[in-house]
Amino acid sequence: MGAQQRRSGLGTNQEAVRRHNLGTLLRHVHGTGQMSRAELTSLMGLNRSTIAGLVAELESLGISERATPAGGARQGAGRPSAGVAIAADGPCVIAVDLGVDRAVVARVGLGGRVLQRAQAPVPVGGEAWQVGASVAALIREVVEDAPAASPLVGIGISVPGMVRRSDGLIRLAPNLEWHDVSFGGIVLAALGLDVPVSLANDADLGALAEHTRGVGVGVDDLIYVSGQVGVGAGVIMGGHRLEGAGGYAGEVGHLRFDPGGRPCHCGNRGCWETEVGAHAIAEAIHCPPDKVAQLDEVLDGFDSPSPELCRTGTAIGHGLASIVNMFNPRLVVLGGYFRSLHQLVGPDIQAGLSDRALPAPLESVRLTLPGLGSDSALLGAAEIALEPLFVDPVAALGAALVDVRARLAG
Amino acid sequence: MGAQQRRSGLGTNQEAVRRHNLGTLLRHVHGTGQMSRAELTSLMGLNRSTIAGLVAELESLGISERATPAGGARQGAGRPSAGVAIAADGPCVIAVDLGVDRAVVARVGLGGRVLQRAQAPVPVGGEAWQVGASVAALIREVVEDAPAASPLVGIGISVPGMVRRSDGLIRLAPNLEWHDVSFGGIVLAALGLDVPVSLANDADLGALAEHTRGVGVGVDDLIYVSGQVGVGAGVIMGGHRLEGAGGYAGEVGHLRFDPGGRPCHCGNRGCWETEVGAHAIAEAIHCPPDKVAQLDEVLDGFDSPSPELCRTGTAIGHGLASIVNMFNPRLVVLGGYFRSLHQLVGPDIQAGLSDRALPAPLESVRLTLPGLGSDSALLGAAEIALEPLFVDPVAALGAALVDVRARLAG
DNA sequence: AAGAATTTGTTGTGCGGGTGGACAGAACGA
DNA sequence: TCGTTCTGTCCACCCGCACAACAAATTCTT
Repeated sequence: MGAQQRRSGLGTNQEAVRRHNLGTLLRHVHGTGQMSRAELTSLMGLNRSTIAGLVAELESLGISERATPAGGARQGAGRPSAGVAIAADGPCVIAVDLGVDRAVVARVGLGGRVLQRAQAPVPVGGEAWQVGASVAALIREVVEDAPAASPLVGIGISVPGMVRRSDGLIRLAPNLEWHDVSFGGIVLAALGLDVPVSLANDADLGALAEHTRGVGVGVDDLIYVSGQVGVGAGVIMGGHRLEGAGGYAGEVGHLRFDPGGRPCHCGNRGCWETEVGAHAIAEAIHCPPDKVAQLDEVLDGFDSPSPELCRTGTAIGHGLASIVNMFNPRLVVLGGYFRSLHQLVGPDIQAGLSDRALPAPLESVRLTLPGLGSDSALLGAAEIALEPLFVDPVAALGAALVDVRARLAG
Repeated sequence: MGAQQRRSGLGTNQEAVRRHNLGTLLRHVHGTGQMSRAELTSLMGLNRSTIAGLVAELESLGISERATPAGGARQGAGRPSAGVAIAADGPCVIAVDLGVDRAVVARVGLGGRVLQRAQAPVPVGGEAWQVGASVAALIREVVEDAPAASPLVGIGISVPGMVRRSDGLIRLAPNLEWHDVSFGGIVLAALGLDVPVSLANDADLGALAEHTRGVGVGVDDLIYVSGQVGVGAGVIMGGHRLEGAGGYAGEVGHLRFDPGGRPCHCGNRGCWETEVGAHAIAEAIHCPPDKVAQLDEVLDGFDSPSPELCRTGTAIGHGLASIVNMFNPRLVVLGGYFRSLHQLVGPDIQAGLSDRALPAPLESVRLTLPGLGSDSALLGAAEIALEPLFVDPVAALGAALVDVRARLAG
């Protein structure tokens, strides 16, 4: 019975049961990287023997391996429970975090372990195929030392823009100046491979990663607000990603903020982004326009907030109030350059929020920094690429690519 | 494998499979009121024999009964499929739509059939126990002719205010002037019964009802924007209700709209509600303040829009643009007095929306009137009360109350 | 009008998968 | 050292769905 997926009105046959249980078990192990069989039985509410059978299948698939029980976790008498750990040569994915000025690529295994990483600057105003080639080069670099036994399940790409859910088309990435780019196809073509590629918005993936292994573990209603150059948000409600009809949910940057405000590139006036976006902040702190993409580093150079920045903090808080009223999250995670801003004007942000949010949603919400630092989007990209494994481990592994290094070399 | 519920990381055993399949089958029949076994097999992807077994169980529970196949639906050769219809004496619920000036109570069966209904005015500024007594009287009226065999599964109550998800406490109902009222308990006490009671916000229930049997059938991402006295929204995303951490999600009335605008009762300035709320509109059309609760009727009396109303329509559209940007719904349903307004200034609303929303979310969204008229919230209340039947029909029926009429009389 | 074709209901059998009990193994505590 | 406690393994068992064969009820074809 299900959990993760949202099937419409399908019935369940027993083969689906097996799939689901195997996937759920793997998801649990993935969440912590290592887990005892005893914990799994109580978490999943299944019989010891059933868990044993599932674990055996996972081992025979080469996904997990038997581990000695964690030494410190002993808590009483009884036979110690054998550990279930992610196999060293287990399946892995390629995660790509496409930023406005640099791309980070990593090979990531189950459990969210970054096995290898590489990065390179992205030329300003680069064509999609150029960026695709550069990303493909990074991918080659990153799979160089991959063990031949480790199958590649897929590629996940984080994009600073709006991505269509149905096919992963990049509809609009304003800061890359891309319209309707099929970046997944471009990367695959540059690699000469055919593996599943998933693309999603960076804020959405930040939310996903923070929910899975960051500050949002166990928090089923959270929002990740990301300041890159524009402002976006990733929303998780009831433990599920909020995607919307086309996949564009979370465009908080164009919330109406001040109808008399400055014109926004979207054509309106006084969007939230015109007050708290990177360009606005850069202007407020007299930062040169060519440094806007590195706004977080510039902000980290400040040791005390200027009055302008305090006003910006308040504006952030006021905008967050609208968001909190709309979504009633338990957690708001401030990513991107909002991380740096929070260090400087955290109290102003909080005060702006407290001042404008309704009492009921306000009482349960908490403002925090990302638990994964600047890797949120990257690890979120890994998560969507790994997702098929949790839906159906056998099928996902069947579709995976073995010995990627050789294939890329040849 | 699951669908409706969102269990955390539980495993599935076969008894859960049976529960789920039985519940899902019932949900399908509930959706249309009548359905052929052949349709059920293809919809649920299960074997003919399995469906036959499930249907037999449903019949033995007294929930469904065999029906002659619908005459017109024949489409080709082959033996006609026997129908599965909701039993006449099947389980039912009490639905309560608590408005700011009147309460509507109905006995509703599966399939959304309103079997009996009654309504009464609610005194302005009435205490919760007074309103509770009046609702209890309506409930007695409505179960008067209920067949003894028909078990009462529960009571669902639609509330014009913020309802805490965990326990159904009414945190704040501004137009009833209630704070922290346990209205469910009050009604049960007045009835001297003990049945499951569910409470939820009226806009949330409007969204639910429109999704189940209104204009939103088959649309998994929709928003029901309701103008009662304040403005609220119910959100369904990915086929699931958006509730938020406390259950307060969808408070769109207090979106920041114009920071230089009029003061709002929430303490801020220029909330959307101060522009498009009932009080603002009443003022714009010079409607006497004591008629605000019947604003829809007043508006229905207009046959052409005044310039003030056109401006209001534009403001509604502008606010909807923020909502559409945030949620990316496929459908926006205009409920409450927005229904009447849409008749008058529909083009202005649409123009305001088109003018301010981002292209990507705009291209897939559609603005409509409710398919259930003013009964959306009432039928939504019935839906949440019926919900346990779809999760576990056997258990829900076991907990249901038989021969309610006799119990209420005694 | 009668037989063929088609689709569905019914029945019995088989299989997959989770359950539960019995037993053995491994640590802890007295 | 021995009892306690908890876990892993193996077994028979039950439950629920799938599948195949047959019967029933229509429509289509000739």
